[in-house]
Amino acid sequence: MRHHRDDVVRHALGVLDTYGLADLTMRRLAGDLDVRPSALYHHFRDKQSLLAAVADEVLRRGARPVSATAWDEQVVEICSGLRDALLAYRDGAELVSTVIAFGLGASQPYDDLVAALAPARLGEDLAATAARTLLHLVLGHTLDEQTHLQAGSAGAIGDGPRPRSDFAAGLGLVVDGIRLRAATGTSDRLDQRA
Amino acid sequence: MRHHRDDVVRHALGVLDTYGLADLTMRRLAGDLDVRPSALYHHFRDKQSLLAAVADEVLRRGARPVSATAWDEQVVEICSGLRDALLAYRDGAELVSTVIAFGLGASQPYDDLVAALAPARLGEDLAATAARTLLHLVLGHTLDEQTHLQAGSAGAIGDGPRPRSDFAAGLGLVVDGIRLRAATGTSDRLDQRA
DNA sequence: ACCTGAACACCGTTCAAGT
DNA sequence: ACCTGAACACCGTTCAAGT
Repeated sequence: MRHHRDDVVRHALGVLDTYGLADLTMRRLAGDLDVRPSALYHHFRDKQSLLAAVADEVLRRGARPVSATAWDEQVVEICSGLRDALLAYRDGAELVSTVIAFGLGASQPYDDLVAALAPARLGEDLAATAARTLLHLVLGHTLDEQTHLQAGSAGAIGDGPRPRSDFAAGLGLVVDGIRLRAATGTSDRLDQRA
Repeated sequence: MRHHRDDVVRHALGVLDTYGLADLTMRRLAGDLDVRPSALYHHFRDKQSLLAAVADEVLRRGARPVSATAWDEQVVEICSGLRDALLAYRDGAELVSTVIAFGLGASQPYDDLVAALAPARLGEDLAATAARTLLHLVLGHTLDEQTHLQAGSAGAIGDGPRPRSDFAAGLGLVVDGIRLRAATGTSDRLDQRA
């Protein structure tokens, strides 16, 4: 049976969610599509490109319109939405982190954050720094959360059952730091406390 | 020739720095030690444990005493020191991030941060959140920096030559956010601006 | 455009046995 | 305590050739 690119991505997402990122191999995916492994290289240059496409699909499916009007509320919405998108698929955070780290795709959240931060008038450099800082927080936190949530597995050192969800608290910390530098304060409250 | 555990870790560090994390395989390391791969399993339960030991060694070698007295300056010192330690070995950030994500070892920086944050009297939960937020920032930022610094390689999307170093700026953002919640403000300045 | 067949050059891990 | 020999069950990728 013949497939095209989108079929492959859809099946890859299925394999990811069922078996995890470690078992999302070209050979297993090919088997799932009832095709020889080499056939996948007609659709993707290499495994990295395939993973980038899968990461983009995870983000696309998790995308939601931003409703808030104040820039700081928009930032919180984007970050929370990103976290939800990552948690929606097994190993979603690890996948997207990897793809971002290697610099292919998954750049939508960064662009969204830069756009949302524009009204804060931080200047180009600081806005980029703030966006990356937020991204690192969300990816790092969600990776932790997802790993220790799925696992409980190996003899992990020094991790009790992660406090419920300190996501909002950590995010509030960073947003407050940004707010202090904003030329236009759309909100004087220092909310998002734990 | 016979080795013990520390020899193996030392050689692994050499392989890491010379060939990178992707080429730090059990087989290559064994070859470097002039030993059969199976011999490594006398010293380490599996590859993850070996990587954890290597990560700990990277951190141990990069460790420096904290000189500052104010908690916020200590935090900046710890974070900067961690970044330096990660940058000292090829793929250091990726290695330590992986080991931390999987929950084995490399917990010293977290413990140091929690200890440094104690005088801020944030409460146990918020201190833990702040420490993790700082850790995510340092690991994420340094991973970006190291990847795009070493590479320039593949057809990366949307990454110009990362702005010089916005590490201090990003760190200042988070430290300010923490300072707003500190019961004991040891410093009223909002420094660390870009 | 999409796939097969066959190969190349690798992996991590186990386990009985040796010294 | 530290290692060998030999195997098991895998990997990603290339490339000529088929339809």
